[in-house]
Amino acid sequence: MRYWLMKTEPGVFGLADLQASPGQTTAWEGVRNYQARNFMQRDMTPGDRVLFYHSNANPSAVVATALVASPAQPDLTALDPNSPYFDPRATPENPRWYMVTVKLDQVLPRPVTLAQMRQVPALLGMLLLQKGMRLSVQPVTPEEFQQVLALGGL
DNA sequence: GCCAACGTTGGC
DNA sequence: GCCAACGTTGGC
Repeated sequence: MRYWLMKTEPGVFGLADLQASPGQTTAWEGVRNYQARNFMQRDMTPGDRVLFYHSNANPSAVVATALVASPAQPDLTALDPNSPYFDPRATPENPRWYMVTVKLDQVLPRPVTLAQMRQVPALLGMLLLQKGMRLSVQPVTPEEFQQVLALGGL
């Protein structure tokens, strides 16, 4: 089993939206970065655990955990001209972009903010905390995952 | 709203 | 294949 962190902007799709989704499950559509796509397509397996992170938020924070609920499938929003995630280079034969499905696991009793994580020596190696890091799907170590949970009251 | 850092595009 | 220009991300 692997551990991940997935970013989302609460103004676009936040924890409240995930909670309101059928089965508290959502397709992680709209990722248009190759590295993030490759993590989902190659490395994610159902059952993997996810830190659900609010970016561009006040404050930015890990707010919940989630589970990978399905293997990667083509992200068909890339084929839809009316979608904000439309990519004219995607075709049914080569859909180009992939997504997994994510299911809410536990809401953290206390959100773990970015500022808070920066103060924890054991977390300084997290990709999230590296300068210029904008990858929206990124691996975390089991130790980092556990540490964030502890900070969040789980 | 600003802007640093990054990824992608496209001219050459 | 280089690299300048551009668009995006995301913290502050």
